[in-house]
Parts: sequence; structure tokens; C-alpha cells
Amino acid sequence: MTVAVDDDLWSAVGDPTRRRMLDLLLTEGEGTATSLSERLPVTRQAVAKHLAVLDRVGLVRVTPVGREVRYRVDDAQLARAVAQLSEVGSAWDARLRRIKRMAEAIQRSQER
Amino acid sequence: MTVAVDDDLWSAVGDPTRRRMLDLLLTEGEGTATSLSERLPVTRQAVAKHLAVLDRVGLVRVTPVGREVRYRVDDAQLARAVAQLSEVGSAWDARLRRIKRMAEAIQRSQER
DNA sequence: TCGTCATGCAACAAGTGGTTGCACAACACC
DNA sequence: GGTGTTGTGCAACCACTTGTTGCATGACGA
Repeated sequence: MTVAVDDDLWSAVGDPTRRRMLDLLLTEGEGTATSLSERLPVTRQAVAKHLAVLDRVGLVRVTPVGREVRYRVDDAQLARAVAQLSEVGSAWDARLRRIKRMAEAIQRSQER
Repeated sequence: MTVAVDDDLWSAVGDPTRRRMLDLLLTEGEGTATSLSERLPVTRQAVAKHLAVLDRVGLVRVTPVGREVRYRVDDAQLARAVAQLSEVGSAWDARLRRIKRMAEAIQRSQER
């Protein structure tokens, strides 16, 4: 009954800095390590390492253009990640609901 | 437009071992570091550290009973975590949809 | 050609997730 | 009550991740 989750994909979006990077890439279309680091509180090198992680799990795609290296979000892979988030979320949600129903049933049976 | 997320809460459920621990605690009602470690591929001490993390962010509640220390999931806090997952998920989902719509619009305008 | 700018690589510090070993407190049983 | 067993807690240690700084290199523009 445990949800099957791709741990690499999940932990890739688990890092707050990487989530903000994905947000930036989504809203601006594309970006480089340098351009992203300008609007994040970390250095270009840290951003570059995060981009390598995102690249490894396929969440971004790389395009070298002259001397810069541009990154774009891979829609399909991010959609997979979103699907996993909602899968785990709804699994927990279902269990919480069941627990709540049981608690209410117990309460009702005690009220009589 | 960026989703406000409690990074501590998110990173607490970001760890695969902690997610499995939450699953176990939800299905079995409660557990101790020892009982959880028996059905996980890590040592009791590792489980104890994870329980400390979950306790710090309020995802579990602690009850000392004799010489053992029992943990239960805090429903309200897990519900908050679930809400955050679905919030981020749907924010990304919305952006992906908008990008898809724009791409389709461009395609249509080029077809004419 | 020469300066500038984006990237890549290496070394380092701090935090996290894991281990083992040991000490200690509580329970069970004689 | 004493003794063995069992659950926790603490400390040291290792590997990996996330961040830093410093430097080398390669491409672009004047």
C-alpha cells in the first residue's frame, strides 16, 4: 500500500534552492548558472551544482549557446514529479481521512 | 507568484526514510525507535535521529511510557504538509498548462 | 590582439544521514 | 532484593551534500 516513489526525482525537488530555480526557469523560460545566481542568495557555483543534479534526473535540458550554457525545464519530467507529489499527498490524505472516520465512529459508539 | 513553503516542513518529508516512517506510524497507529527500525533498513539510532527531526517540525508527538518512548503522527501537521505538497504541485501544474497553451497558440498562429 | 565575462575545476567548511560501541535506566524473573 | 534483558541516549566516526573561495580556460567584442 506504500506509494512507489522515485527517490532521486523526489529529492531533486526536495531542495528549496532547486525548487526556486525551477520556479525561475518556468517563469523566465530559460536561464544560465550566472543568470539564476543573480536572483538567488547563493553563488554561481552552488547553482551550477544544483543544475547538474536537476540535469541528472532529467528535470532540465541543456543547450550550449556560444560561451554560455542555457537550461530549460523538461515539461514531461516535471509533470512526473508533480504526479508523485500529488500521489504521496493523496495517499497520506486518504489515511488521515480513514483515521478521522474511525475516530468519529468510536465517538459515536461511545455517545450511545 | 512563488508559493510560500515551510522549508523545514518540506525537507522533513523530503527524506525517503522519514516518509516510510510516517507511513508506518500512520498504518500502525504508533511506534518506537526500536519497533520502527525493525521494519526499516536502517539502525535504531538512525531512526531515532529521524524521529527527532520529525518531532522538531511537529509531525510526530512523543509519549514516554515506562522505559519506552512512543511516537504518533500529528494529524494536523501532516495535513499541513500534504497541503504544501499539493500547493507546489498545482502551482507547477498551472505553469506547465500555461506554457502548453502558449505553445499551442503559437502553433495555431503559424498554421494559418 | 586584448580585455571581459561565463564556465569549469579543485579545495575546503559545515551540515546531514548513516554506522558502531558503550552507558544507563526500567522491567521481569528467580 | 539481585540479576539478566531490553529500550534509550550519547559520542565518535564516515560518506555525501550544499555551500563557499580561488584560479584556469575559452569565447566574444572593441
